[in-house]
Amino acid sequence: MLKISTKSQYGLRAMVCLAKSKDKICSLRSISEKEDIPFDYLEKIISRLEKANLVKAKKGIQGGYFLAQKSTEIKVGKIIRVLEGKMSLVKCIGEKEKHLCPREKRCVTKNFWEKIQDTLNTALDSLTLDDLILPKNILETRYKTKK
Amino acid sequence: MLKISTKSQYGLRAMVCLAKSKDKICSLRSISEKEDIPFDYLEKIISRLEKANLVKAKKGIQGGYFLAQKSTEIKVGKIIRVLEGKMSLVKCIGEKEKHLCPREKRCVTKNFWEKIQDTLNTALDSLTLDDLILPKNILETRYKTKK
DNA sequence: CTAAAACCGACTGATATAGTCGGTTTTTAT
DNA sequence: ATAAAAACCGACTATATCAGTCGGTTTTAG
Repeated sequence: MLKISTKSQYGLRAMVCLAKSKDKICSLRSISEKEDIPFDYLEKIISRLEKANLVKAKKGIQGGYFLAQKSTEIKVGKIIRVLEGKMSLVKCIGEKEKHLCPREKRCVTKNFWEKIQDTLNTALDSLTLDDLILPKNILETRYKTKK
Repeated sequence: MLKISTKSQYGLRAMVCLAKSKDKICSLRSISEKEDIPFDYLEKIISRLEKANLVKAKKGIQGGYFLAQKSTEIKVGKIIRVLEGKMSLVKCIGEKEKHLCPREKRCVTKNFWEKIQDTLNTALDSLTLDDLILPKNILETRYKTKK
């Protein structure tokens, strides 16, 4: 059905939430409540984001998470790719030098899928977290021009 | 992991196979062999394509399938959407007037996902079956200009 | 009449998703 | 010092979808 996982959707919302809080540290509990994300699940999600160096944590009481980089420097595509795992629409592309499919040479569709994949990645990378917290009309024009 | 199902991949290859055969009727057996697609599975796939009026069948010996329209008139996106089922990347978009998510109004990411969805659909619709059977370099330029 | 084809519905095994749960460690406020 | 609030971690589960198989029926050309 070609769905973006809730993991990515939740993760992106959590990141936007952090971006909106600027430098103020946010506990998972507060994000979970503000964004209606199951707390336990959010823990798993944020842990992947942390390992990918997109957020940093402060432990202990009054602790929480904050962005590891400026919101203008975090492309949405980065977030999605981290959470979605290796994101190749079809298994025969992506792994650069590995020829996974014996039909590769004579396959007319491989080339097509590569184009689609590329288009998708470009679209996801065309906006940063910062763009998402701007008013809607600004988003529109940025998306158009950056592409 | 955001994968296009093998159903769509197989289905597209089968359609390309039919496009290449022009008006010559093709049995599933022959397509299955040429394209290395499990025969039984291919039956299910072609059945969906037939119900969607993308191919027509002739029963009995010497029977088979052929395109229901000209290959220049069948957009790849149509094929993929038929096989992939309703293709909305996130569940809260797509159903036009149904407001599925209580957070809809204040959700900053909904708008973003709609853009991505739109970009993807446009990309898939930018080429027809006929484009896919042309030499690679022609494909490149068509894809670029049509987008 | 028979073989080759389309057609159909039920079944299955594997994998991924979307969580949940129980517990440990770290830190700060009192 | 200690209790509470937070991050951190690994194991577990239920559900759904995918990818494919199987057994059988119907149609039609030769």
